[in-house]
Amino acid sequence: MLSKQQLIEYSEDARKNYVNHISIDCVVFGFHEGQMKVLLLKTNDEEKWYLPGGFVLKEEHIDNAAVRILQERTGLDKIFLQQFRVFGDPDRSKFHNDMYVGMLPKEENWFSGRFISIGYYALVDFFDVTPHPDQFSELCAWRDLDDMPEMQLDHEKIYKSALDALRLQLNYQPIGYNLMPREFTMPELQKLYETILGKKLDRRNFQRRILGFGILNRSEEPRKGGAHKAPYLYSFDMENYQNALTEGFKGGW
Amino acid sequence: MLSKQQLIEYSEDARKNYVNHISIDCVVFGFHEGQMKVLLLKTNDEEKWYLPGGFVLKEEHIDNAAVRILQERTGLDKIFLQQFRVFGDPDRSKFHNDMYVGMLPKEENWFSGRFISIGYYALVDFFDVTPHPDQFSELCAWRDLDDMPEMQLDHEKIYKSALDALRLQLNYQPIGYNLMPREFTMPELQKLYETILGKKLDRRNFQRRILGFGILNRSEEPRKGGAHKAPYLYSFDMENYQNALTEGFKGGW
DNA sequence: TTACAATTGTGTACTTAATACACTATGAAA
DNA sequence: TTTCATAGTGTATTAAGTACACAATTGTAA
Repeated sequence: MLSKQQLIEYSEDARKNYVNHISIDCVVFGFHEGQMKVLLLKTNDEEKWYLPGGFVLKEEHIDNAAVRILQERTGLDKIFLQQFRVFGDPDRSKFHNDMYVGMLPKEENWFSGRFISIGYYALVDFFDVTPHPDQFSELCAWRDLDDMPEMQLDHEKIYKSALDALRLQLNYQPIGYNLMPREFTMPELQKLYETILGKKLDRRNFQRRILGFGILNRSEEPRKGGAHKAPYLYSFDMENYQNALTEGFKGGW
Repeated sequence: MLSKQQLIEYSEDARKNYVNHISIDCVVFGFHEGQMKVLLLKTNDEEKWYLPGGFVLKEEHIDNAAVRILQERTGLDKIFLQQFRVFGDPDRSKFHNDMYVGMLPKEENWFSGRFISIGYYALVDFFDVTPHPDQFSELCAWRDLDDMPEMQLDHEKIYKSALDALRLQLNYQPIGYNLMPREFTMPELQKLYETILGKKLDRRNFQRRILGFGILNRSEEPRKGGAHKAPYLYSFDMENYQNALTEGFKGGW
């Protein structure tokens, strides 16, 4: 939470630089040790967590705003981002209103107004991310998707909606390049799909289907040193992957 | 185009009532005589057409804003609406800037600022619509999807994006209830799918597939009086239709 | 060193969905 | 009554999805 002085400074600065009434919220998905993770922030004085977010500069494309915001939180400079929905309930910013009400007159307080938030989800490589807290938070950290904490505002609704969008995307686009390391095994990729979908898949059928997409290359050398039978290593065939991204998988109609 | 006096009044009013920097653009699809149609507006002094749109009241949910805007243009009060994407290029409102620049000082001119537009598409029954021009237009009319005129701003991009979203929806949700009359023949419904998709489908396979969804009821009586063999009439089974809307069709994964 | 547990790799039969394609039926108009 | 346009229906083939079982490898514990 900001002090009065900080709020004054932040508000002045924001009014000068950002488009009013618009915010951006990002759901950053990462994958590590067989677990789907989401990047969250937390202040010390509040129990609840919130999604990385921010505002749009006056002359900035909204997509670039999302990239900029995530660069600040993750240190990454190439980020796979997808706009998925707008959250425009007039009451959704009540939290900030309550928190900072009285500290400053309404006209001077950036947070007093209504914000319509554009939701983006991002898929990132867990190991490439260095979480950086923002000005309001002391903590920026990964949380397991199946052990999410209580969230501020409507952020629970937002990340659930992002997950729905991601699940839908799984049906007509390849996924994984942005979430997996360069080389990975088939069971690891399967685990990614399973955590996104929240259900188990059959190993044999998964392998046939994913190979059928033609977006994987199998390396000659299996991964050694594991405790069990050495699995093959795969990597994405970027040409086919990119092609599948634009073309989509199954026609449907 | 507004006169200076009108611009002054409009700007004052808008500033008082609407959320700044946010607009809504709607792509209204209708279906008539085997043609997919889009509802468009045009001023007399401009050659280019534009999409029905408007702004969000200060305490209004964005979805309700879209409904309100479309009620004004179509007279309908139940409208199937779907948010599909946000258009946030900082240059996208240049048109209005140019048009009204100099008429009023920037701070007083509602249209001088940047607008981030939320795109909705609507599916409506052609016969239920009574097109009403808005304050800026003299004409509100249906245009054939395959004979669209030149559009203002980025509105061509917007309706194309809406069509993409609609095509995608075809793959996992039923479509037609909002576009077809209560009773219709199988060839008519097929024509709807064909115009949305922009390609021909096989009659026999179409029928099998659509019946397989279990959302149609066939009436006993065929339609009489046509010039050829009397076709059966179908209507949507609303219980199954609603169910399919929420459940979706094919799992994919 | 050998048996065991955990994990990986692979194949086959069955069912369901998608595609391709052709004939019969009806009703109006010539 | 013949012809033309349109509607209704079925079947064979191919592709995709699902269900399921056994053999191979590697480290660990007996």
